[in-house]
Amino acid sequence: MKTGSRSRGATRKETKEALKPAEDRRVGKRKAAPKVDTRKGKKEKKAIKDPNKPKRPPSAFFVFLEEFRKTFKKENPNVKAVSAVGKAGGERWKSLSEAEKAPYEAKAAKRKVEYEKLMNAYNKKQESSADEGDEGSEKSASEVHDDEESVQEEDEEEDDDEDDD
DNA sequence: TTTATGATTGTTATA
DNA sequence: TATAACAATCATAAA
Repeated sequence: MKTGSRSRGATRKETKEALKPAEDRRVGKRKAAPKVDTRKGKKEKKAIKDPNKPKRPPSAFFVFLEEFRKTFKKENPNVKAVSAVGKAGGERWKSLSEAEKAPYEAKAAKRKVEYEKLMNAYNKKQESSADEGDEGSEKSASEVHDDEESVQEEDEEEDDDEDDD
């Protein structure tokens, strides 16, 4: 199978994914030759500058992957390679119809809303933090009043009537 | 011991 | 507009 299906940096729209050299699949290299230093804080592994910064919401594909991983691991308990699940998940994802991906996209959309909310609180924190300059100043934390835990599934209704493929 | 890597696609963000 | 980076995962390899 073609491993280098598509690199997230080449408008994976429908660009010929076939002409993707192996070097293009440096997907995992999020820290390899960073062009711009604006978002240097890739993972809070080394450069933990903003531990409070909310991570980007999982895409519909990632939401699907979370569930797919469980199934995949269940049927393939011997396979522990992340790449295996990724490949299988990728093929499976494309195999799904829009109606099938609908619930995943809906979930992803919800995640995005929460992400924006977290970003809002995060931005506020940045302002207050910038003033004090001390990371220990959480006095304004109460002002933010961002209850992430409050963000629970309030509605789970899904119209399964849409079954047109 | 600790951190990066690999592989998938989607989404976000910046230049 | 377009490209680059990052989101989860987990065993393994390397420093």
